Amino acid sequence: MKLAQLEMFIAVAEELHFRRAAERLFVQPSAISQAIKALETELEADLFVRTSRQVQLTAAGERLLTHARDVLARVDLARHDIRESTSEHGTIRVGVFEEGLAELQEVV
Amino acid sequence: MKLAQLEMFIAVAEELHFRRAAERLFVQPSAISQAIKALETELEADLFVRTSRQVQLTAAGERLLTHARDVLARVDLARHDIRESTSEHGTIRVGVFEEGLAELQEVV
DNA sequence: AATGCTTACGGGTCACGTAATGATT
DNA sequence: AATCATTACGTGACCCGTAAGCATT
Repeated sequence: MKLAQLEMFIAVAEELHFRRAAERLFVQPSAISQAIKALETELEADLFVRTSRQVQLTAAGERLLTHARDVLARVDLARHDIRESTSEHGTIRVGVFEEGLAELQEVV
Repeated sequence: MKLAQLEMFIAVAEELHFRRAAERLFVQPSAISQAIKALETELEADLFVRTSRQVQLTAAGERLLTHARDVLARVDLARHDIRESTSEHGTIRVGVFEEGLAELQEVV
């Protein structure tokens, strides 16, 4: 499992459309398809059911969506927290960390 | 930022030693060194101070350590949760998810 | 000299783009 | 025919191992 794969997964899960997900991430649909397939293979679980003209999440997919958003949000949180710890603004703020956590409470 | 990099970072942060971290992950020290360097470059922050015969975490490194453990723990949580959602054991358990969260409370 | 981290460099793997294929409307 | 996802295939990028370099004790 890789962060890039989770990012692609979220895009598809939100668009429910491979092509639009691809456009959103500025890659080709094949890249999305391959990434999702790799995820499904690794997790040994189907994440989407591709029917004719319709893409929808499976139960496993819905669970992963929650976790994937959680993981990426925390990665962002890490980035901001690091940036803050290295920026010498004189004042010591811990804001970003707590603000970020507030949005994550729903997951927990 | 990649999950593999975070894994390596945690190993070094816990061992405070590149060679031992490398052994722990069954790779060569150079791979660790390169990965950490890439992380530091991307985050624009030093994560370790390498003095003679001593490796120690910077303030940014300490922050990242917390976040990195958090992220990887939640990735594991996702894996277990998915596995559970696809396993037809008749009974519907939600155990793994909550058990996993219990250990993460400290972070929040 | 020995230990430890880093850098140079080469090779194998992997991710993505292009193009073709299959499926549905 | 058009749209959409997938598959086949080739190429460029990336990761890691080997080996050399540099610093410290």
